[in-house]
Amino acid sequence: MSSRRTELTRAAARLFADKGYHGTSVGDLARALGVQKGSLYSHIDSKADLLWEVAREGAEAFHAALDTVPDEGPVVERIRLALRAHLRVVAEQLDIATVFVREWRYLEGERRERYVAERRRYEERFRALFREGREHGELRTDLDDGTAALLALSSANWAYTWLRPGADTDDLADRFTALLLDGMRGYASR
Amino acid sequence: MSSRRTELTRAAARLFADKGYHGTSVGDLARALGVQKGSLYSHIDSKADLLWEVAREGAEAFHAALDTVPDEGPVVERIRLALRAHLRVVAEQLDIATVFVREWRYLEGERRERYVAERRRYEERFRALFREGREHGELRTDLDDGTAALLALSSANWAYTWLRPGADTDDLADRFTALLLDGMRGYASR
DNA sequence: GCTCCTTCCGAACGATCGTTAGCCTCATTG
DNA sequence: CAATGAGGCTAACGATCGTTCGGAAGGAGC
Repeated sequence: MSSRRTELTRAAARLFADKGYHGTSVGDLARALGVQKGSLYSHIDSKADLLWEVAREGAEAFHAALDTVPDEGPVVERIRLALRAHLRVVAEQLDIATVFVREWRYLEGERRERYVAERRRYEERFRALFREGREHGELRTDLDDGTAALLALSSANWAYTWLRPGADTDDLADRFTALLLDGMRGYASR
Repeated sequence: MSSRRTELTRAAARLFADKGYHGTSVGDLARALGVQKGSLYSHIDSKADLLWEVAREGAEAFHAALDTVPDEGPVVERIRLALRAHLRVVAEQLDIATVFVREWRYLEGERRERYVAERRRYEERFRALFREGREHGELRTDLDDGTAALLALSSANWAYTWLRPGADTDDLADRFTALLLDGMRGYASR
């Protein structure tokens, strides 16, 4: 892919994250590249292509991050690493993550379906960790693992709204993990 | 406020939540009321008025819900009630909650600032519970209450994406609370 | 019966939307 | 040096955007 095309995708990610997909005009994108809007169509067929591309990049980044988490070892540790991986992507590619989490819904037709399937697959990988943890007894055996995964995923998916680039995401993820595992209650338990 | 005007606000909440503020045209709103688009301007001065109104209704609903939580009593219990209150609003007024959480950022000028201040105030009320809990020793004294509140607020703010009207939000809130307080770990602790 | 007020219509406004077209420039490549 | 192709330009397309306007229908209140 040509470097100009890459610049365009980057600008799209930034503007879609900032002003929303429908709030960003082709003219806005062109201005970001210092070019007339008609010129963009040397690189793309339509504005929708850019949304698709950014959403796809997001899916790739999050899946790739999750791929670095080992298949074996203590589940508790792997949950910590998964959360680290996720938050790192959010902080390092905030624009793309924002489109991945918030703007994807303006995808249309088959692309939307493919996105949804990919997104579901990502969350399912997350969910599997909690299920495995419960089955292996590392997490409480009476755990509602669906709710547990939902709580963890909520913190991950909401992060794009408050995480600033440059934050120590490993530390943040560890704090979240510690809270999720041991709770915040001061007394013994229950 | 006339009943027709109320219908319009309801339609705006539904469409803004469904298609986004910029993805919803005045023509869409008019069609929802079975009326020509020009006719809407008997009720409003601009499309932006509707966004402002829905966002304001959301702020009111969430604050009112939080008002039902007592000022005294065990903090742990009040956290549970606050989460219940929040999730109930999301489920019962999903469109308004969606605009409150996601579409508010298309507010402009002074309205945007007022919204942000109100939103901050809401989250601050939430945060105060965790701070108080730590100070009174109900929550662990070494608790990072900022992170704890962030985790709880993440689950609350993300709920609009998955909560369906009619869900048993009290039960859901209690499950979240139990997880937050006692954690999910199977072993003793740490 | 008359006036007022609310609500809507139909038509139009200028602006902006995403996209297309034809043409030009220039660096690369054979 | 000729040919090619990428990337840019200007101009324009039809569609749709949010908004305005004058007028009409119809019920409420005097």
